[in-house]
Amino acid sequence: MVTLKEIARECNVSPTTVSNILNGKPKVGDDTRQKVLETVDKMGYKPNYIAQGLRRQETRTIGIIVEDIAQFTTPEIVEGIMSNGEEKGYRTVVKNMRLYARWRDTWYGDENSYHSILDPALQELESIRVDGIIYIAGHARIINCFPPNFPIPAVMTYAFSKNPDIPSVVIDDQKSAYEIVQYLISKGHTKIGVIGGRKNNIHTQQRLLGYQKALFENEILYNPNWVRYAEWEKEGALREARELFKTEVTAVFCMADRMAGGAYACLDEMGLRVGVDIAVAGFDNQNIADFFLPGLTTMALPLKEIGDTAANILFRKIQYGEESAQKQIWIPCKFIERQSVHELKIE
Amino acid sequence: MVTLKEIARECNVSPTTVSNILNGKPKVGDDTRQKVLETVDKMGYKPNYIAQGLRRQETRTIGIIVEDIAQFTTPEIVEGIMSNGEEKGYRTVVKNMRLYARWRDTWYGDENSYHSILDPALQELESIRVDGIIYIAGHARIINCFPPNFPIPAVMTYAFSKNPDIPSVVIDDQKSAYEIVQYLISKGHTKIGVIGGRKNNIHTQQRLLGYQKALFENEILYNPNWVRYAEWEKEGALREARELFKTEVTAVFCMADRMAGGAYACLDEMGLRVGVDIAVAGFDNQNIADFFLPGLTTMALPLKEIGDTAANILFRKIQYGEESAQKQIWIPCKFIERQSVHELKIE
DNA sequence: TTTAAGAGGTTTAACGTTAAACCTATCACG
DNA sequence: CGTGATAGGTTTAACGTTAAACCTCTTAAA
Repeated sequence: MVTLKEIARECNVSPTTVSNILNGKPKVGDDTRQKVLETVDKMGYKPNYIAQGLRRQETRTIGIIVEDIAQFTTPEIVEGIMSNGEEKGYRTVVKNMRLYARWRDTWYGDENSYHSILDPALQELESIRVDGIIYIAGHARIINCFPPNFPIPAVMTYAFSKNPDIPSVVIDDQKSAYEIVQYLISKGHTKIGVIGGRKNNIHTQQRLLGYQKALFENEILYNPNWVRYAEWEKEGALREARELFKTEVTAVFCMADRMAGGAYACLDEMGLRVGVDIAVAGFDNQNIADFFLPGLTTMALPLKEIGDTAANILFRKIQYGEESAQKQIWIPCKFIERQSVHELKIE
Repeated sequence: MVTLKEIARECNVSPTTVSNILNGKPKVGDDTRQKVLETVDKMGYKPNYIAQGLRRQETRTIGIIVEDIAQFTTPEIVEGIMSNGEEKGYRTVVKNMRLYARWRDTWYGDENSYHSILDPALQELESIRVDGIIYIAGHARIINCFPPNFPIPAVMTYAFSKNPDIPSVVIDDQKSAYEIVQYLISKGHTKIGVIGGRKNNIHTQQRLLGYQKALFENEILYNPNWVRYAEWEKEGALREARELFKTEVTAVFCMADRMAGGAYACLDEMGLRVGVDIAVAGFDNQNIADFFLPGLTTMALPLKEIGDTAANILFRKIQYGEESAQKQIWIPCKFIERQSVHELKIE
C-alpha cells in the first residue's frame, strides 16, 4: 500500500507537507498542493486510519453493542445511529452478542453467563479505542451492562441501565398503550381484554399501566380476568386467546403484533371475524402487521428515532463533554390505523 | 489509558517482555509471568488494537458492505458472517449503504449515483485496512462493485460480481423454484400461475426457469398468460392476482412471501379460501409467512449459511492465500410446508 | 576445561501519521 | 537599513506495540 512517505519522496517534499495538504492545513504553495494532489490520485494513496488513530489518539469510531442483530427491532435502531454518525464523520463498529441465538427462551441466561458474553465485547471496543458506545437491548428490561465510572461515553437504548450515569433512550410504553386503548374505547369498546408479554417484564408492566389509565379515565372498571400473559410469542397468545374469548370481551389489546397473530389464529378457529365480531389491536408495527387480514391496527415503534436520539446524546458527550441533563428519554410510538378494529354497534 | 510501558515500568521489566507474555511467546520465567499478569489485571490494561494493527500490519478485521441493513435478508447473513468470524478471532465492521432508504423504488439509482455511495464505503474499508471484505447485496442482480485487481480479498453474497475474480455465494433460485413447483404438481395441480418479481431481474428469470423445468418434466404445457410480474411488492401482486384469478389456475407460485400476501388479499376479496379453493406457495420464508392464515408454504432462504459460506471462502483466502476454485457457489433453499397448498381433488 | 545450547531476558528500530518546534527567504514599512 | 511579519516549508519526536537482533548467565555434555 502507498504511504505518505512515498508520495512525499515522489514530489520532493516532506511527509509533513503532504499530510498538511491532505488535512487542509494552511501554509502550502499552490503548485506544491496541486502536484501532491495529483500524485496522491495517480498513485492511489489511501490514508491509513490505523496510523492516524494512533497518532491523533481518536478513532472517530463509535461502537454499537447489539443483543441480537436478527431481532426485528435492532436493524432500524442501528440504521438510525449510522445515518446520524455518518453525517458527523463517524464510523461504526457493530458487536453482536447473539443472545437470542444462545439462550432462545431465557433471553439473558443468568447474570454470570450474560457477563461472560458482554465483557469480551466491551473489552474489545475498549481495545479498538472507540470514542463512544451505544448499547441496543433486544428484549428490554433493566440491564447491568456498563460498570460505574465506565471510562468511555455510553448510551443505552431500548432498555434502562442499572448504572444511573448512563442515559437511556426508550419507547414510551405507558403513553403508547394508553393511546391505543383510548382508540378502542373511542370505537365503543368497553370490555377490552389484554394479552401481555412476560408478566414481570417492564414493558408489560408499563403497557398495562397505560391500559388501566385509559380505562380509569373513561370510568370503566378494570377486570383482572381479562388480562392474560403470553411470553411475547404467537403460540402462547393463541393459548391465552382461547381462554380469553370464552369471556364477553369485544376487543383485545395484544402487547406485540406477534401475539395478535395468535389472537387472529384463535378467532379463525372459532369462525369469528377480526374487525367484525372482535376487534384486535397490536403493538410494534412489526413488518408482519401489514400482512394480517384484515390489516392490524397497532402502534409503530419509533426505532430510527431511538437510534438518532441516542447518537445525538452520545455525540454531544464526545464532542463537547456535555452530560445529558435528562437521563431517561421516552420516545412515543406512532398510531397506525388499519382495519382490525371496528366500531361497536350499540344494542 | 494504561500502556504496555507503564506495566513494564511497574514490574521492572522491558515492554517487550510484557508483550511476549501477553502474546503467549515462550522464554519467560514463571515468576515474571505471574507478576506481570497480576499487574495487568490490577492496572486494568487493555491492549491497544490500533497500535497492534499498525505494527503487525494486519487488523484481524473484516469489512461487511451492506446495501441495506434494514432489508429483511441482511441481518441473518451478517449474523452468519459474524459468528464464523468470531470463531476465528476476527472482528467485523459493517458499512451500511442505505440504498433502499435513498432510492426506494429504483433500488440502485443509476450507475453513477450507486458508485458515489459505494466508493467512499470501499475507500473507508481500505483506509481501516480491513483484511477482507464481504458485500451483501439487497435486491440482487449483477453488481459492478469491486474493480479489477482489487487489492483486498473479497467475496460477494446474494448477487453476482461483474468482476469475475470475485467469488459469489448466492441462493439456488432455479432449483428451489423447481422444488416448490414440483410440490404443487405432486398435490395434483397442473394449472399453476406465477407472480414473479421484476421482469428482467435475474432472480425472477432463474425462478421462472425452475418453474418451467418442473412443468416440462411433468409434461405440462407452459401457458404464458398465467405468468405475471409484480415488482416484488404486495400491492403489485394484489393487482396481478386480480387478473390471474380470472383464469382457470388452481394454484399460484409467488416469488416472494410479500407477494403471496397480495394473493391472499385478492382471494379474501373474492371470498375464496387459500388452501381450500386455491393453493398459494411463496418464496423467502420471510418472518411474515408464519402469520398468514392459513400458514404459507414456502422456501426458506439459507441466509445464515450464505454468510457462513462466504466467510469460509474469505478466510481461506486471507489465511492461506487460497483462491476459491469454484467462483459461483449456489446454496439451495429449504422447503417449508404449512397449510396454504391443498391436495387437488380429481373430478 | 571448553563449548554449545538453552533460559530469560533487553535493545533497537520500525509500522504511518502528525503536532510542535524550527528554519529560511522574501517583502513591507518605519 | 534594520526589523518584523509572513509564506512555505523542514525536522524531530512521539503515539503503543512488536519483530529481530542481541546479550548474559547457567547447565550439561564432550
